[in-house]
Amino acid sequence: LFPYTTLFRSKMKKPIYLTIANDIEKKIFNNDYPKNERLPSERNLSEEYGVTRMTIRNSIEYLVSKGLLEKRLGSGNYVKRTSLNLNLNEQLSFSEKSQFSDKSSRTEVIEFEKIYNSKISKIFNLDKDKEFFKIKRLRYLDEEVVNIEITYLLCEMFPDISIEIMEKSKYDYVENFITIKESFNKIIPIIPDMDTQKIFHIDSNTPIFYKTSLGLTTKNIIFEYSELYFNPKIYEFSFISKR
Amino acid sequence: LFPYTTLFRSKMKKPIYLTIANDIEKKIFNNDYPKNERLPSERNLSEEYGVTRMTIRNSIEYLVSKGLLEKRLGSGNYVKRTSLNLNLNEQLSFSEKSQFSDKSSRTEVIEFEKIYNSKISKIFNLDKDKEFFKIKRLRYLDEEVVNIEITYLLCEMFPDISIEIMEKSKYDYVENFITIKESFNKIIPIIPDMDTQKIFHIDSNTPIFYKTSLGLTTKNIIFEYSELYFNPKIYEFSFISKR
DNA sequence: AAGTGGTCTAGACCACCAA
DNA sequence: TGGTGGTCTAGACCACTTC
Repeated sequence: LFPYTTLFRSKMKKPIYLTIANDIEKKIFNNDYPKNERLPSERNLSEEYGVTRMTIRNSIEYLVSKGLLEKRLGSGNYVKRTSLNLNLNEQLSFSEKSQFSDKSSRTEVIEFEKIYNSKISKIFNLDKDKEFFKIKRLRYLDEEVVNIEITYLLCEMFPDISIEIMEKSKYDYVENFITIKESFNKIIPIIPDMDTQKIFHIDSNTPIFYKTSLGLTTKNIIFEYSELYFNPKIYEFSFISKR
Repeated sequence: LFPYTTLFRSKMKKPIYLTIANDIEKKIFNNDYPKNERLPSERNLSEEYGVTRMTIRNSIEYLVSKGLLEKRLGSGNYVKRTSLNLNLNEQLSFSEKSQFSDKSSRTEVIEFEKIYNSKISKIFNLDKDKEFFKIKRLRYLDEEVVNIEITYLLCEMFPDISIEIMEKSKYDYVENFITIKESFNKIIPIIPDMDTQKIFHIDSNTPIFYKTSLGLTTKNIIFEYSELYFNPKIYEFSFISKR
């Protein structure tokens, strides 16, 4: 029997507010709700979807936290014009994000291998003999590398992963098997190594952001560890603090 | 007449959930609610405060976003053990934050001057002839400088500011005059200049975080612009993304 | 003045956690 | 199994923005 069966797709039904949020998201993508314009009012949406205003407010809060909407008191909820600036409040993966950009995007897998590594095993809280996929990807936007990602996934958890899959959306694939609960991220500034300098066309005097990320399922199982290097010419970290 | 009268203390009453949140905050500080332990349940709190559970949930969500509480599904809401790691989800000022630390903290003002500066005027969207306070402060924790802050405030907005005030809490003072709505922050990695290197006891090979922050009142008036340099030996940026 | 989001009430059922 | 947080209903009044 597959050892991770218990953690696949928790029995928790998808809440209505998330279903609605995803629907609104789709409409934003399709330009049914154009950028910079007002959404229907919360009262209208609640009528349209046949739910209470509280539920709609939940959907909207979710989309605000995702960085897709913006609230204006007394005026309405607005579709945010998306920028390429990476916002720490947002939890959009690269492929999701680039749907909202007009520029062409793609992902290139430049390394794909099975490894044993005691350091990685330790991070996953597993025995040393476990095998991992190590996948190094370059994310392009308009023919420029915007970030470099190294992902570690446990082989037995995602046995049929492939280069083709990883050149599409990692999370689309991963979410067929598990439900993501949260990820723990840490960001530090580093001096890029030679490889990274070459890829980003920068020198050693240009510090860059380096992010590590530990992904957890709803059952609190670690399903991925990843490292990200950001192109300083493209990304900046901006965020809004309320109150 | 004072020119900013209209924006002082908007008529909006402080909502109940915020009053309750501040009360809970106080209890956490006084160790009435010890770190790492469970808060009373939402139902008990709603009874205690004589409000509905929805209102309590609002208070708790606010404290979670401030980084003071942590939710555990099916178990309860817990007081987070605070660390010195700067969390991007948190909006705690230094003096607030250091209350939760056992170490001794203080703020030293090392520059305090009135300036005219066209660049700063531009940032505030004001005429060039406006005068600003430029205040450079060092924040100490256990006799170590944890960050360097340069704050710009419009003189006519905060006429009676002083070194003494700035060695206490900036926001405590500022909030006597205005109500803070939000701040726009941007963080980039930089190579520290000589001054900063000396203060932090680091060399030019150690990149650091540099944050700029633009503070807005509830009337969307810019009330401060500040620059922050973080000591890399103490701070790291970590955050949790949900779903 | 009309419409909007912000807050709040008083309930309810569910899945999850610990005992 | 009992208590917890997560979600949801069906209302209500408020301050704020827009006209």
